[in-house]
Amino acid sequence: MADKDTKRIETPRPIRGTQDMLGGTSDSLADRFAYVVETFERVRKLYGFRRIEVPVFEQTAVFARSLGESTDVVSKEMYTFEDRGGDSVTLRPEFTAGIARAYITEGWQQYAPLKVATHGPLFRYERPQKGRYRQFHQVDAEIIGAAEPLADVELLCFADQLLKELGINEGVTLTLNTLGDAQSREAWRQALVAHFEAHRGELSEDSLARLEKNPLRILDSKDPRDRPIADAAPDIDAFLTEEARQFFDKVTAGLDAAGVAWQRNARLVRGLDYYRHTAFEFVTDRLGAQGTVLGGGRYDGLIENMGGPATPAVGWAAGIERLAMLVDRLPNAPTVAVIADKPELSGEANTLITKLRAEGLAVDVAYKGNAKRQAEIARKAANTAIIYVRQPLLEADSVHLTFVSDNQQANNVVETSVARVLGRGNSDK
RNA sequence: GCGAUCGUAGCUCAGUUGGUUAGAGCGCUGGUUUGUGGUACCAGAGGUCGUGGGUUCGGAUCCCAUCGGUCGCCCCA
Repeated sequence: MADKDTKRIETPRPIRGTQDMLGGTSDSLADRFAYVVETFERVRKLYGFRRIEVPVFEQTAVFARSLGESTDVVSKEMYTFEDRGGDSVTLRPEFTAGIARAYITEGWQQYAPLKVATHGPLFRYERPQKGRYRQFHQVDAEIIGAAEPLADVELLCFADQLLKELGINEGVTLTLNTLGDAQSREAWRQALVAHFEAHRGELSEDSLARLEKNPLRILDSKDPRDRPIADAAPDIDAFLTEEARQFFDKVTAGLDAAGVAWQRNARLVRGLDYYRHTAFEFVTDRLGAQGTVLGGGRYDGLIENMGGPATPAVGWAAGIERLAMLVDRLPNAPTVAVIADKPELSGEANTLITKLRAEGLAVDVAYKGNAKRQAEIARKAANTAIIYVRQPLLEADSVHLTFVSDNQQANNVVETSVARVLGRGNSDK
């Protein structure tokens, strides 16, 4: 008795927080994802942002330095490891630090003010939840070497237009705040600490910890116990220097002139010290706890922190997955299935398929099954139309074109393409 | 790191006072019938009921642990 010792081969599981995406269905994330990137690339050119590519991993120091004293983030949230040479390297958790490094080491200062854009994967060691993954993807735009509020305005117009062109501007609002210059910010910070110290007893445990590590973060606490104290905290407005106030006024005036809707959110803050002036987030309530769709701000202190010359800069990034989740109508190009009525006609069908594709029409082709079966499948695959090849192409009545969709526009595209390929009068539809 | 919730066929899911060989739809494989073109019919394959313990005569079902998914907290560059 042959004992079938079926050794069970265990397939490795995907790593937590990574995802596999399959395109081709009407609601597939892969197709939405591609649509977001295509739209970003198109709009980015309208604003004159240069395409750049930067490495997916860097020396750990690149990110450790940019993140500064955020020790929790550095020690617990980054994918850091030693390479075979013993150097500490880190998978990029953000774009900005790597771009700032490149700006310095590649001598891009000569192009200042420099407008750049990129997109790609980023890595953070976090518990996954809705719209949060360990490998995730962002589109990113930065303006480096421009201290003018007009740079902030153009950057925000870019973001606003991107969301509009993606068709997701409804239900997404731009929230805006200023963190002032270094002087304003420090004065505000001290006032906040004083305020929170005075209400120590009413704060949540989490916020008591924040009071030590990152007091600004109490402002956007979700704990209902913190809200009354956070809401009663002083705004930055009273602490703004004249210059900082004017800067913010110019940004908001620029947005108004461009017709970009915005809302002041005096509770919007950034944890890192190099952020100055403008801070903004496009937020929605359609993504559960992950409300931020696109966020950014001015980071005039960063490049100097990394050993470069004092360089003003402003930028934003947006999660492609989150944008993709919000997209609900994908433009779909028409496709046509070509079916040979009889096996002998498959050569003729192939000739036609090649010509149609050369003409720019997407063609779906089945490898097996009889004509009837292929027709069933072609319909289920949501093709715009089906072309039956009935006779050799040179004969009259050689093909029969029938429409599956009721999308008149798509049907017209197909009809003209087919007519062009066959020559007029050859389609008897 | 913490909490809630879920885990049955390739996919979406049924399946409770614990009781014979665990089901459906879709998909897949094969066949029949059609045959100028949208919903046909028949059959078949496919399941360690996440995994490991425990209670019981008996566990997909109850208990514990563990792994994994989802959502939330923390964090959010």
